[in-house]
Amino acid sequence: MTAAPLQGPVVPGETAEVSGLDIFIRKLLCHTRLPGRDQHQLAALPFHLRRLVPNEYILREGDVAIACPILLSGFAFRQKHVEGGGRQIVAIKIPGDALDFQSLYLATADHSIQALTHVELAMVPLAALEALVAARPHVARAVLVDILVESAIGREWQLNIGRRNAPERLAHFLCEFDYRVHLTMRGLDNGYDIPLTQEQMADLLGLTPVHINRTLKALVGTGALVRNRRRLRIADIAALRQIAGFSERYLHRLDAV
Amino acid sequence: MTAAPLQGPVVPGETAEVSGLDIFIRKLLCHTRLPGRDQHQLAALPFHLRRLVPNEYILREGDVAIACPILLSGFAFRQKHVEGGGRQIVAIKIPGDALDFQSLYLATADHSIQALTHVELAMVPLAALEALVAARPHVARAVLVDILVESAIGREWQLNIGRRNAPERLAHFLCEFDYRVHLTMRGLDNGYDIPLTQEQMADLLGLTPVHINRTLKALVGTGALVRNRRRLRIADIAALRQIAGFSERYLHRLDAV
DNA sequence: CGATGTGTTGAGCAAAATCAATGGGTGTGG
DNA sequence: CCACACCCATTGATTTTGCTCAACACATCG
Repeated sequence: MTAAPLQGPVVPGETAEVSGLDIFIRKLLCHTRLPGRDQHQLAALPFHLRRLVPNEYILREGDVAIACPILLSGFAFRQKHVEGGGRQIVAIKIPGDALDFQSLYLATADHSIQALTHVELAMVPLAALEALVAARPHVARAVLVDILVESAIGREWQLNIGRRNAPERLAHFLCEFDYRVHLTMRGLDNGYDIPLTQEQMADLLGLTPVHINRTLKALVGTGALVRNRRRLRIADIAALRQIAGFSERYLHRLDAV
Repeated sequence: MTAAPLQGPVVPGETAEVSGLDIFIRKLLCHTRLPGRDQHQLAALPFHLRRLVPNEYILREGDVAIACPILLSGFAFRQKHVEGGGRQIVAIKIPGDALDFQSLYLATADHSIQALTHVELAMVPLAALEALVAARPHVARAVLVDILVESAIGREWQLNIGRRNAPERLAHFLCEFDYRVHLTMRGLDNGYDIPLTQEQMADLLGLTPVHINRTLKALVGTGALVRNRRRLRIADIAALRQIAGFSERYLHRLDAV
């Protein structure tokens, strides 16, 4: 039950006490207003901590879950496979994200979830979460909104993969990642490294690693990105948004109160 | 308040009385078990009928909805645009589908919904639906499961667009369409025409109309599809599934009771 | 210090896009 | 009823984007 590693100043407005699930609550508050009482109840959810190394499975297609994993630190992703061995990363998850609300309502998983980096998970027993959702309509709504926002992101990815060329596609993904990361994570003022290998970006964007490599080089050439060693950073988010035609509307952030 | 045009024998097991919303309830029952009482309450939802011609908008990006449209007959789709004018169809909706549960929980639409064919909609006032969802946990769950299944379909489309080549992609879409259509629609024993133009299929699959045309020709060559005049039909669903590597797991159909 | 995973680069290739022209149906209005 | 317009489908020629294959470099880590 140790605390999440990324604690920072609490969000403005009414907030829960700091707890291990603090970042999770902060994430929910980006999309939903939650009375303080509901926040406290969320913060009081029981969980046990689980640490995983990169590529470890959090859930496998066909599994029946008994706990809802919440990402306290590190990154994770959802993926699906085709017969021929190809895979598609269909979502990327960021600290504060719940990884599997779906198992509250559907019997088996239709995709796998894996750790992208080293990861800390709060494993919340499904029964506890179910009870809270049943008792607290605002919490139920927060869960639903979270599910809907993830859906909206998925639709944007469909557009991205289906209709944008490689540089736009990559730029768009990075814009979204940057936006979402800044929603919940603290201590990013000195920048941060994109935690994906080129192969992972390829599987995420429907491209090949070789082509990602060349596209990255082109984006570095425009000054939108910088690389040193194997580290990749966003250098000019405005330029990147320009290239991508990025608009954050689909992320449904709640207007600041 | 006329009845839906596609009534057939009621589903086995406990079912609601036949009503205008019958097909909608049948659809929900494909994914969720619903006590008879809840079915009756759903059937009793107020609505008014709306008829649209092809390409008419049902909802525009940025709109604030006041009613939840339910598709009684005909087909509709969700779409998103990129700057350059390209569009991506991100979902196709089939008779019985609710078109906009999202507006129950999110302020504005992040995509548009349009009629694909001539369409009959049951417009259910949001307030009535909200009241029912609040009063009946089973109905709330049915709505949630419906949202989750649509999400799962979206993920499969990401995989489809990102990782399959043109023939597989087209075949996969047709398999899914066929599967879903048979879930709720009746009177399909003599086959049916795919209600999409080649341009629409292109916008759905991230391809160009010209390439769809050539890919269709190839699939007709294998015998999986047949065309006469401008009509397109599935001739050999098994062959099509084979080509696509189709598995219906992601559609989360409830096991027959 | 070697093994492994990741990134880099080049050459050639394939899938799909683009450009452009044509034709057939359908619906409408004269 | 015919002429016209429009939408959709079709086809060919050409170009482009991104893929494949292959080799090599560089870090990191045991």
